[in-house]
Amino acid sequence: MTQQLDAVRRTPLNRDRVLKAAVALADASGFDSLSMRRLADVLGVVPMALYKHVANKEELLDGMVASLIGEIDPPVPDADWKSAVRLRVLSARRALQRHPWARQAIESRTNKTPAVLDYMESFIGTFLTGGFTADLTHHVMHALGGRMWGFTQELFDEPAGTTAESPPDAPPEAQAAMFEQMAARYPNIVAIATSVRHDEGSVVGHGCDDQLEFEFALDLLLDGFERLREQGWSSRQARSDRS
Amino acid sequence: MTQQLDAVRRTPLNRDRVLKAAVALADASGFDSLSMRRLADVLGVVPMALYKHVANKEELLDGMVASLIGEIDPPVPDADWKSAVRLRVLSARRALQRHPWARQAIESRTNKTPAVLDYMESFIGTFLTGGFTADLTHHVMHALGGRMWGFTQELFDEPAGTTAESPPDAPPEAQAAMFEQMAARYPNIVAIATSVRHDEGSVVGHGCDDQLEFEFALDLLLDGFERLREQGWSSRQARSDRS
DNA sequence: AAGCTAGGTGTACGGGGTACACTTGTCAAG
DNA sequence: CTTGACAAGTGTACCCCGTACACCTAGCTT
Repeated sequence: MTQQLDAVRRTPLNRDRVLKAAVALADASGFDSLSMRRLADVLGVVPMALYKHVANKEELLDGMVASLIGEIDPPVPDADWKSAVRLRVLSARRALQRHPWARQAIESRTNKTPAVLDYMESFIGTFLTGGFTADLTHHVMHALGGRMWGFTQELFDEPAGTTAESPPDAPPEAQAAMFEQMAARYPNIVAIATSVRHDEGSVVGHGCDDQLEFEFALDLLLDGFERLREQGWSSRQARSDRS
Repeated sequence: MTQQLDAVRRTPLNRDRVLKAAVALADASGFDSLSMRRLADVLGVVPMALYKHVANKEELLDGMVASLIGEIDPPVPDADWKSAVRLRVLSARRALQRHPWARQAIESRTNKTPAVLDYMESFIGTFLTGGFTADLTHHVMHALGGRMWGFTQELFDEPAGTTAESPPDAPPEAQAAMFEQMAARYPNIVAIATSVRHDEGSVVGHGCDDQLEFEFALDLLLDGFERLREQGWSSRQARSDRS
């Protein structure tokens, strides 16, 4: 019986199981509560046991990001650059939405692992074979910034009207009062917050269509890229234009 | 004499001094080594003393961000929306470059402090008075994402060719070998990395002109905004276009 | 049988944020 | 002058974290 238990508990625990457990834990409890100790607990093992499979927490996070990249669809082969990029970015975005910890993980990383480099490599390739110069591609990659990962620095994480001082579970009349205050002090913010989705009958315009926002910016950039590419943009010319 | 020392040491230590010291410490030692304990040390005080002036570390960070916002130039009064936004963003960027910790601080914050709201409020106002609909402004703000803070999710923090496995202080022939490996495995990355600034004679194209990159993306977006505004873009129309 | 090795353990260290009870210096009211 | 309230600073302690290091143990190789 002791042997049976051992057999169960001691399914070897390799690097892969560690990574999978880390992803699951982060999925369930969030990036901040992913600690080596909690992870070890989940795996029924003592914290230091993890260090036989990952060098340290940094490497664990790198591995998690790598596994995330593995979930991103490869580039579709016979598409023009624009839809290829678009599809890939939206696939990355879906992966990110499945794993809410990913944004923080990516932002915390200094990148440069092979998995990340491979992803960028193939991403860049799509532009180059799409007729972009290396020069323009360089700038384009910068402009995409985090968006190539499928996220944007979000400015409105929560429904507008929720500030540090107003918990979302306040009584309705308090919320209404809060809204008045907001409207008085931040008329512009309230104006744009309520401008969207007023068709849903919510006064405060709860949240907005993140997907639409994301695609809005993405397409704006893609269209811009296209225009530059067509007019043979180069950084040398841009530099002299500016001076 | 004891009294003199006391007089010096005991300059009251108010919230403002705490924040200033925190900013100075973060400027000097980086975001990661800003701890309540180190901060207390710097101020010649015991850690818990800080909690008489800030509720907790979160609030300290919020205060630091607020002070950062204070360094951003107010919008220039008689400019068209485009140059007003452009100038303001570039001013924000300058503030961020003075305070390297700021990006991490901002990313770690859930925002929504009055200082942040004020900043956004006035930012949005520039678009609205510039003839943008609330609808379009909403999307525009999303598209700007982190850029309104003066930073982008950077993909190339370090010179290309520096990976986790190759310290920048390796002997030259090792670096050359590394470069060959990179070029073999990541031809696209190397292509775009070396495409810029090859006029400076560096093989690896050390770094790139961050400012240029930033303005490239910013202007791409601003031009896109302008086009949409001129053609009377609305999200309703965009939604039906897509379906 | 001997010994090597991979995987798991136990203990311990230095760091972090902060709760809570405490002293101390200052100043106004009695 | 005393008193006592209050704000500012202190000391101790708790629980969390990542991880260095010495150790044990099972199983396989020689």
